[in-house]
Amino acid sequence: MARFAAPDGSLTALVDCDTFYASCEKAGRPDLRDRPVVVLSNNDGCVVARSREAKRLGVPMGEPEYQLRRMLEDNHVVVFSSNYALYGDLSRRVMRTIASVAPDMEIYSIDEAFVRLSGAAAVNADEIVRTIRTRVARWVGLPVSIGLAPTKVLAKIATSVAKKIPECDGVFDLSVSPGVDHILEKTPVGDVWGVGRKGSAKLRGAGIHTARELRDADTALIRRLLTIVGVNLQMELRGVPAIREEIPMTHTTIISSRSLGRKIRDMEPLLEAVAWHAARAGEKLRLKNLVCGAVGARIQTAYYAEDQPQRDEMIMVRLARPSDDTSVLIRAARNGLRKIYRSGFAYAKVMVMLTDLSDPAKKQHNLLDIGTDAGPRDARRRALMELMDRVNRVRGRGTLTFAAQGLKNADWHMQRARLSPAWTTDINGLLTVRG
DNA sequence: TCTGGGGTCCTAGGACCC
DNA sequence: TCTGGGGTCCTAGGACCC
Repeated sequence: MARFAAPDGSLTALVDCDTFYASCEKAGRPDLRDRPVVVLSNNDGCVVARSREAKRLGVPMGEPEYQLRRMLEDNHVVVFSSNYALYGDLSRRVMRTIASVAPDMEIYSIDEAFVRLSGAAAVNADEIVRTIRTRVARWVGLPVSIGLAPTKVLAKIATSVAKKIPECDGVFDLSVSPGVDHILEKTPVGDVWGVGRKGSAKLRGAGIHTARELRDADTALIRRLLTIVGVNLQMELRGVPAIREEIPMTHTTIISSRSLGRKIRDMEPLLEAVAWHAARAGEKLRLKNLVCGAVGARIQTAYYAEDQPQRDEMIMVRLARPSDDTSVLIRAARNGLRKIYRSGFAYAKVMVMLTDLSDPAKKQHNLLDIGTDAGPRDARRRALMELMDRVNRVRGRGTLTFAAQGLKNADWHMQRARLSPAWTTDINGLLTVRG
């Protein structure tokens, strides 16, 4: 039987961890195996992950925790604050395991990877993805679902079929399925990867309600409604890869952002919070060995407090020359904040964004820079930054800070009341025993 | 009282040049 | 006095993703 493959005969598999954060919490706690588990967003705000049992109880996604508290207690749901150190660690193990089976892979997110299968691998696709699934279960202890199709967009749809239908046993191969048209008919256009809320409203307005109708629609119409992005989606639905292959190795932005532990009306604590995020962003920047050319500051009121005056203001501050020096970043971010700050608002969230990132080793020489670089002052700053990063890595974030960042325990920092203990170091032992 | 964080890509529109 | 038009580069902002 002929396979529905890409024009070059290749297939794409999407490996997607089931209820990833909840599964991570369960992986370290065998006693929770069949219990409903829920993970909260930062600041213990709202539900961002639900185990299968929690979904079955009807715990809604994205709902504020305080509105669900009674219901969660009544149903004995186990609730965790999000523990990104743990999820990141397990994610790396999953990705390494996938790569051990299929090296031509692309990490898409913390819990998803695309695998490209061409030539002989495309012929043995089914066997390969089954091996991935059992290996991840055995080596890392996490369940994954896998969809197989000619393109990424179709692989996404195949994965959701694999998750929905128990008979699939975690794998669905759209490339050999006789019912592609039927599956696309059953897929609402808003469920297609890349079509969001606004896009699906536009499509529905034009009478396009399903993935199949999107696939078969007039391309000029789709371009008008959804720009080139929509045209690419349409190609992908037709089985022709149209989404960029390579992963951009260089970031274009670095963001540090967080909801404040309490609403803030005054400028002084906002300046501290902005400085704190500038310092945090600076750490990330140096970790990647990059410098940035501009620093953005943004303050937002709570969008959900509809009766309160709303404000969402952002400013970009150009640096005189690219830098990774925390004191430079803090100064720029604070200056930006002073420009956009207005009194009379209850601010709920602060963001610092670094853009115009570049690799200082590859920096092209600017006439203005000649003679100003790498002076003794620069060397001292660099040594200071390295020292701070090292101390903060070993002794914990916030051990060494700039005065502008305020106190480590200031009340504008976020809350994380129900953090799971860091047990991942122990799983090494577990893995050795099992292997 | 309590509502996530971090990222990418695309387009429109302004500045500037010839 | 006439006040063009096309190109490039940059940035802000929208939309989307997990």
